[in-house]
Amino acid sequence: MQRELVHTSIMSSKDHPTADWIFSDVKKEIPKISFGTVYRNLGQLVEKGLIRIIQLDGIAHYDGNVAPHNHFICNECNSIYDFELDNEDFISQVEVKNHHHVSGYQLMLTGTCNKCNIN
Amino acid sequence: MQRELVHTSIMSSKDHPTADWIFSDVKKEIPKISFGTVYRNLGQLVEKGLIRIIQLDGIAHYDGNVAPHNHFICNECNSIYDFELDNEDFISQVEVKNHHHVSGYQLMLTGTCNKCNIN
DNA sequence: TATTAAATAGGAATGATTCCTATTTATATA
DNA sequence: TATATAAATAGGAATCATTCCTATTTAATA
Ligand SMILES: [Mn+2]
Ligand SMILES: [Mn+2]
Ligand SMILES: [Zn+2]
Ligand SMILES: [Zn+2]
Repeated sequence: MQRELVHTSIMSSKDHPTADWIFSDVKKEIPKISFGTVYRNLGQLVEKGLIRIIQLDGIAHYDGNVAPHNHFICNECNSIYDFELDNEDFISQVEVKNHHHVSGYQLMLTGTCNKCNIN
Repeated sequence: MQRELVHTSIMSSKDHPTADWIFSDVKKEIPKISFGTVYRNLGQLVEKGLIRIIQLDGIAHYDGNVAPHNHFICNECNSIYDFELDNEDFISQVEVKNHHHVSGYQLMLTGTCNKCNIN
């Protein structure tokens, strides 16, 4: 069952890896794994809610942290950082003002990360 | 200069169109326009800051509204709605707590839009 | 008008992702 | 255990949005 390995690969990376990265990583353990298998298992893990997918510039990154949280992308090193917000009252703002029903959200901040702005 | 037409197509659509939609739309005026031309001009318009690009599920949508605003995507009809927030204090929250420098953000809410939830 | 630069059409190339299929492996059942 | 059934897999072909390339056309400039 290589789905386990795909899953643990994501969990251990702690870094929102791409399918390509995961493929290379799992390949170390199982040299004859194929891309088809990686993508199929990624899809199943997403379905089961064990991981979530983050589209970024048209390529998919995977996140083992399924708890609601947000992402900060550094313009310089392209790292993806997690962060959380104290309040999520912007949701109720939108529900009240626009009359949409909000079931989820994705907030992506960009800028310069704390590693890169030590100039 | 077909860049004008590509631009006005986006502006008139008011609906965050894809490259494919824009291609079809401009084709009505200039039947022999090519995809290469559409993409090249879209890239130039983005560079000039006249439009902005919104990646959604791996395909690019274009937005003629370059003023900072956010997007709500309906899970049912897949429409993309604009909305604005009163305060953007979540930016300072992140700057204070995570010590990143924020230069931009993209908030995407999903749910059921006010058209679709009239049940 | 002659030169140079920008724009274009058309299609090939790319790259991530999905799809397909024959084969292998696990699971259930008699 | 032997057999039937279902799930998983490798490998590669197909897809599809986007980018790249090139010869040709059009605009701008001296
Ligand atoms: Mn994350
Ligand atoms: Mn918009
Ligand atoms: Zn950085
Ligand atoms: Zn809707």
